[in-house]
Amino acid sequence: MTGLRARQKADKTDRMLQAAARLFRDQGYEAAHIEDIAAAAEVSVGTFYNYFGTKGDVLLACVSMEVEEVLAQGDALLSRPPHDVARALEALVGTYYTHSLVYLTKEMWRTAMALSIEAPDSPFSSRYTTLDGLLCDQVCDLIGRLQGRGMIRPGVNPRALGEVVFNNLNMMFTEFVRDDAMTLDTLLTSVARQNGALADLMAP
Amino acid sequence: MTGLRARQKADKTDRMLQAAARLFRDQGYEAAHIEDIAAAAEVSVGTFYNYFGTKGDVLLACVSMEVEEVLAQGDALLSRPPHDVARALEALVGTYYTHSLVYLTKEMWRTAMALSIEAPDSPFSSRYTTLDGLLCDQVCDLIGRLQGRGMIRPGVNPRALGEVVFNNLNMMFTEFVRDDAMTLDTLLTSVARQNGALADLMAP
DNA sequence: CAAAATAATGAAGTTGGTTCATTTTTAAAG
DNA sequence: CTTTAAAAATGAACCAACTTCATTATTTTG
Repeated sequence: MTGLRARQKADKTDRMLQAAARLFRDQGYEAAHIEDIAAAAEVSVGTFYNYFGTKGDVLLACVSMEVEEVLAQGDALLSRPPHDVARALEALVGTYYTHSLVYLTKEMWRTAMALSIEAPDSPFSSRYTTLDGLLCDQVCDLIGRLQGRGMIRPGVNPRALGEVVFNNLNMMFTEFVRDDAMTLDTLLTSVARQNGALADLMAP
Repeated sequence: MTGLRARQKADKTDRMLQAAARLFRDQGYEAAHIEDIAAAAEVSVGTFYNYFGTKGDVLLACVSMEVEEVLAQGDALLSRPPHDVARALEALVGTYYTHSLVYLTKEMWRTAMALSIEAPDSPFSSRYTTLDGLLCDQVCDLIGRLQGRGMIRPGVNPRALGEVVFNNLNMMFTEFVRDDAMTLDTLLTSVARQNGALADLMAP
């Protein structure tokens, strides 16, 4: 059985994370003050800083949760992808985009992206980069598998193409979160068109 | 002949822009205080704010100058592109990347990118988005011309492929500026590999 | 039970971008 | 040339929320 301290620690971490996620979502990142988050989690401001080094670190924790679920969903799809290149890509991309907005708002994504670009050497950024890398690997993996099933020409380099597909969907997602008026449907349609063009080229 | 005021105004704008560019480059964006920039340009802090709404706006002005030159260089290349898809893309991308670092440092790019993501509705961001759009159009244009010369299959959609190529090179540039240790050569090699894979697929 | 280690607290500090009431300069009018 | 009005320049003061850290409280250990 875990000690009292360990349990209290886990409990507090969870309370702060939940409170931060809720306040970030409801009031926006800027408007959600550390004081509010700490109060909602029933801890002091000082305690908050004993657990999270900066305000940005809680946001990263939120992003990490989200992306880890996205990765799991992607893995589930990888084992039985649709038997059509365009549809397979569409399914994976749809999974990514849809599940990226469960806990996070566009504004939270924007803030996280801005923080990760501004301070590339922070732990925040490193984690962010790692997660992006895993997503990219997953896309490459999918293309490799489709090729293994004969759905893609043998001459195609799965890694190079996977990187291109991932970078494109990543950039399109960035455009999406930058534009509050843009709907998920518009995003999906645009990327489907782009991936459709690539799928045509990759077909045997 | 222009009036006294107009000349003084243009002169001051130029001095402030040059001072900002130099200080951003030499000391970094954060360390270059408005007070320093104003002093170097021999104007008061208040005057600075009469010309530029925020510190970020001067940075945008620097970015705009840079990107406009990049666009011009790209245009020059568009009129006589190499007679090989991979080489044509490589030439355009090389132009973009090389000329993007004439006035701006990686840190300045990071800051500009972060600002444009954080506040997508600001004039800063709008301008940034417009410039990105023009670069994207240029890539699409190149692919269309290559197709017109029979160097690319007629079935290929130049717009869709152009967007993918641009988004990829944009994302790769973002990775480049995020990593201070990454050299321009490494970036060029990586993108050449990706574009090479695409070029193979697009060939007739 | 005593002593050491670990964790919680919250009031005070900090900082440089930004504002704006005032002064100065230029342009226009008579 | 004088007066009046408009435009531009000035810089001291403001500001606000993130973060720190000396102190207090709690848990663990011997």
